[in-house]
Amino acid sequence: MDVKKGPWTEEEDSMLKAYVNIHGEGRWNSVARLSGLRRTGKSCRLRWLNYMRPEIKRGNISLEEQLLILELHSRWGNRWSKIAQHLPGRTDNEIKNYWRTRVQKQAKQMKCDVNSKRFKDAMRSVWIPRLIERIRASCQSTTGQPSTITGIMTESESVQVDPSPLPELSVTSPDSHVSSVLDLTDCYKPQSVSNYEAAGTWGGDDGVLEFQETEEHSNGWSVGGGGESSMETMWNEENIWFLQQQLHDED
DNA sequence: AAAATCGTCAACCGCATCGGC
DNA sequence: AGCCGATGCGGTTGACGATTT
Repeated sequence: MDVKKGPWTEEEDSMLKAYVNIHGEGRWNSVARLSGLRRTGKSCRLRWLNYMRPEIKRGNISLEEQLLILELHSRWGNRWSKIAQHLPGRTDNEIKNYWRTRVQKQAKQMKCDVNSKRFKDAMRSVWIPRLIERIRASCQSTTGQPSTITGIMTESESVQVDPSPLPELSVTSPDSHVSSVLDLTDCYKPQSVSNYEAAGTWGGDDGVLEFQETEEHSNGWSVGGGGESSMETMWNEENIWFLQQQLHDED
């Protein structure tokens, strides 16, 4: 039998759905053989798991989910299916694609490897704290109450989102539709992480960290927007420590 | 307006693992 | 113990729409 490849048609989807509704998941080679689909068992399984399961969420990976992905990846590496188990409705494929298209892109733009210490440092000291901050901001804006970020522990040197004890790690937000992807390189210039940590500011329409290189500080970064204002927060070790304390107090 | 480039994501492939025989 | 088919996993590819030149 010639096997069909490529994108699934609506007709194939409905055939697969009808078969699984009657016979249940599993025995994918039988599905392929008996449903009338000219697909391999593998292809049927993949289509069902990544696309047709009723609980599947699609698109708009929320800030909370981004935070989880970053942290779980730092703990487990490319164990996509394991990471996906902690993100209900998300597939390993979707998480893997998120990592490749968003996170690896950042590393590439920073001209370093995604597994390098430099990138991990930047992620820990900038990206994750900023995610936490934005989650907190979105919670407060919708509820007027401080957000509750459970399961987040702190460590001495840096902001560290610790998912233990899993699977309780969750960031409770009443509204997780906010899903714009944070861009590490919006504010990162490939000098050094320490420069970055020392001189970042909140600014821009989206609260994007902004950095500007100045002639006077050619080996560092000055406060963006022409100077520091009371609304701008220096994103340095002190603030990271402050955020740690805040989060710790909320536990 | 057309071509080139980029970003996203569904789907495929190869390998590993598991369980039945 | 070894074989074999089924399933799971992670890496990679390619189509396609969006954006830039």
